[in-house]
Amino acid sequence: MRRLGASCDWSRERFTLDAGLSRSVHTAFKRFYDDGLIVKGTYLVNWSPTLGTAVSDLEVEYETRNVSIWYVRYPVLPEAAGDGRQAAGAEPFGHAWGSGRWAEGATEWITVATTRPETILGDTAIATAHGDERFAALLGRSAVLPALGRLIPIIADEYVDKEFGSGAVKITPAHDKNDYEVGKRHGLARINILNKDATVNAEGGPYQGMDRFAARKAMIADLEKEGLLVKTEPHTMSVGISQRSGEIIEPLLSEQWFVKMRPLADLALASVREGRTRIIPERFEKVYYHWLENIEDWCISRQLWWGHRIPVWYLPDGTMVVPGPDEAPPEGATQDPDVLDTWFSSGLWPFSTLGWPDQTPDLARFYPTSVMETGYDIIFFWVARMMMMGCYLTETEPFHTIYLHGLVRDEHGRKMSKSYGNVVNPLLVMDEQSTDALRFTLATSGTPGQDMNLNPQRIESARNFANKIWNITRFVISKLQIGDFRLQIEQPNPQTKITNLQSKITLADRWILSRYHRLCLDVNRLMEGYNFGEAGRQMHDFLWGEFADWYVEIAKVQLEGDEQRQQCTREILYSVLEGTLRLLHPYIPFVTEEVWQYLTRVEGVEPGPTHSLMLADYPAGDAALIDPQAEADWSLTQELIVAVRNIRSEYKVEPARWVAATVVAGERTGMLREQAALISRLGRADAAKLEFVESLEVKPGQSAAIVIGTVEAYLPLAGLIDLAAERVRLTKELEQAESDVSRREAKLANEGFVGKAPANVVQRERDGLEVARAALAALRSRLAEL
RNA sequence: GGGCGAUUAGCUCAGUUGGUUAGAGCGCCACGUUGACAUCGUGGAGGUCGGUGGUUCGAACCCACUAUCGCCCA
Repeated sequence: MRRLGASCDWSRERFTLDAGLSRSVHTAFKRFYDDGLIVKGTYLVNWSPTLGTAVSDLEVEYETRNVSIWYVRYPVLPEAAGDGRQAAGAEPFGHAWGSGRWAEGATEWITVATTRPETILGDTAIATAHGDERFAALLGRSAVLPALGRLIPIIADEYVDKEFGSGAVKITPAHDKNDYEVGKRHGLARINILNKDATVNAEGGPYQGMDRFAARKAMIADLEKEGLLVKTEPHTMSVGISQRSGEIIEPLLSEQWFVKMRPLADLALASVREGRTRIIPERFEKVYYHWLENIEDWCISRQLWWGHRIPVWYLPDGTMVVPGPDEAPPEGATQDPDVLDTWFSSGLWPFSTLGWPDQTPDLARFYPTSVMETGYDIIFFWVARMMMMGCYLTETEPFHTIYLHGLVRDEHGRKMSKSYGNVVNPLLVMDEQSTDALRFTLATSGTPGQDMNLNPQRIESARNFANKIWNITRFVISKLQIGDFRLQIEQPNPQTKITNLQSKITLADRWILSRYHRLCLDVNRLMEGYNFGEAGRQMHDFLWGEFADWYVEIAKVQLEGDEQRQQCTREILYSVLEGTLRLLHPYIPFVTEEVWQYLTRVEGVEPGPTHSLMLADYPAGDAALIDPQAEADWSLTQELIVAVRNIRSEYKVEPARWVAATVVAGERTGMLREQAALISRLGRADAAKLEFVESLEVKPGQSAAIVIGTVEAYLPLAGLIDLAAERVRLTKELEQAESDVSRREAKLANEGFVGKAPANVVQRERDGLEVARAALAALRSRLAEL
């Protein structure tokens, strides 16, 4: 963050385990506990055996894996099986498990399909689908559990899919979430067969002490030996993996602390539904709603050695005591050994960092906060939790806007990961290409909420842009003079001075000012809509494509004019650049600050501590200075210059050779003639041989022709012109002009268009047609002449 | 199974709530002069906007279906 130049108030840096924040955590826990929202209970949780802790639903990732499904048959006792054999025993048919004769004498069977044979040890029922005739005769009877001989009921439940497997499933309520629900419906016992390290416990009889996977192997071997294994099939299923350890999650019955989510989720839902908090981009609202609508209670206890200890104490007799954060726990009481999920303290972040629960001045001033900006991948982990906890504990939304950005991926869209070796280290990038380059790239490479493929070439061109800013400023500074207006930076808007030189302002000056103000307005509008990428791209295009490529070149010419023209040019160079640096500062903070300091430095005066771009106002732009006429006129001038350059290039005119040109421009003649100096210099047309006429009777013979709408120009290029090539070139242009004219004519002949399109659109088409027709006529006559 | 996103130039991406001749950077071709810049300049080539159908005077943009890739949730 520091390397990125983030303007944080670092004095407020906090860690959730700091004393103040720990007090917030304790307070929040106490509030929830007292309100009955935090409870302790025995539930099936996601257990990470090697970490030895429960994890939340969100910390489990699901992977589709190819596994096996085993079909196992269980002996079924006759109808009236209550008689004397009810007591579970390991030798239901008089033979010990492992003898190979365990089920000898059984006459009826029920086959179940399972992907986890070792959990047979914890089975307490077999379930079939309602109305499945295959099993109708067995319902209500008892099956004999392999290995242990326990009698378990055969039941019918809605959960069972009769198409799946054998149509009958074993029910292990203590080791499967669905089975847990079935067990609840039928009042089945929950037999936990595993220790916390996932080895089989005493409930597992002969398998006790084996790891869960070793027990599976042993069980399969034994089932086979006993003739109970019907078949094995390949199967694909979704397996829960612990995000932190990568091992398979074990659903395990254990005593944990939970937060009841329904009341909290409803608050967070209402905030967004009722518009008190807005999510940008809007489509993520749906994701947020769906998660909160279907949320389950949150397991907040972890069996880890670090974290906030659960603020609950037990008296020697087991009585639970939850003292407040400022109260001492009772003498002789012991604290709960578990710690809280880190997201519990993180959820309090927006206000715990400001001193909550105390009504501190910081809390009063900065809370609720404004915009929460983060990646969409932590909507559930963090954003939703901040919303829930904020709404409940502070009775207000922690922020009015949630702005979500996409994830940064590698240049081909792959997730960055160490095993791929495609991780881009931002610190290295900053070392190599500069922080400015990285920031500009990240800020302008994408659109809100969309993943971004980070292309190294793009970082390089961002670095080049920073270099360009440096060089542009170097140029502008070199043209300023001691005693110039730049010495008066205290003046809020130096640009206002330009009005004093109104009489000396040129078309190009008006053009660049108009473009600059348009840019300011656009940038502000885009930022208000959180379109930061587009805003940055527009600044880049303006500064490089318009200011540097054109106005700087124009300025070189204007600075050869009289003193007033020079002064006016300097003021525009200065004010437009200075304003653009301010616009760009959030994107390219270091170079813009450095360069701005030089640009605005007062000779002989030590800059004060407030002389910083960071503290300068952000330009708002002034719609009154937008000048459409100047933009249109300059655009034509520019087109003419580009056309001249194009002809030079096509005819391979040596760069050092200045060409003659006759511009025939009708009513635009006066305007263009005023631009003669610029057209001459930028098009490398000999000023002495550059003429502007309204019309021309006899067109020059050995010359290349330019046609831009109603304006024509002729470049006599004696010795270079190849009439055949010129015909080919103009024919190509003629074809384009013809299609342009016919396209516009067709449009205007369409009654639907003329009748229904907005007037300005129709007018634009009419104007365009007029210009296109003029161009077409000019091209035709030129071709006829040739 | 439910939901979301993407598909536009060789590559990476824009396209501001339907009105252009669809843009940028990089790459490519040609040429480089001028005291800001070769991390550069000038000119150029390159796209039937994944497909089909529809709405509309008008569709890259709206609707339906569809293909491919990716993500989230179950």
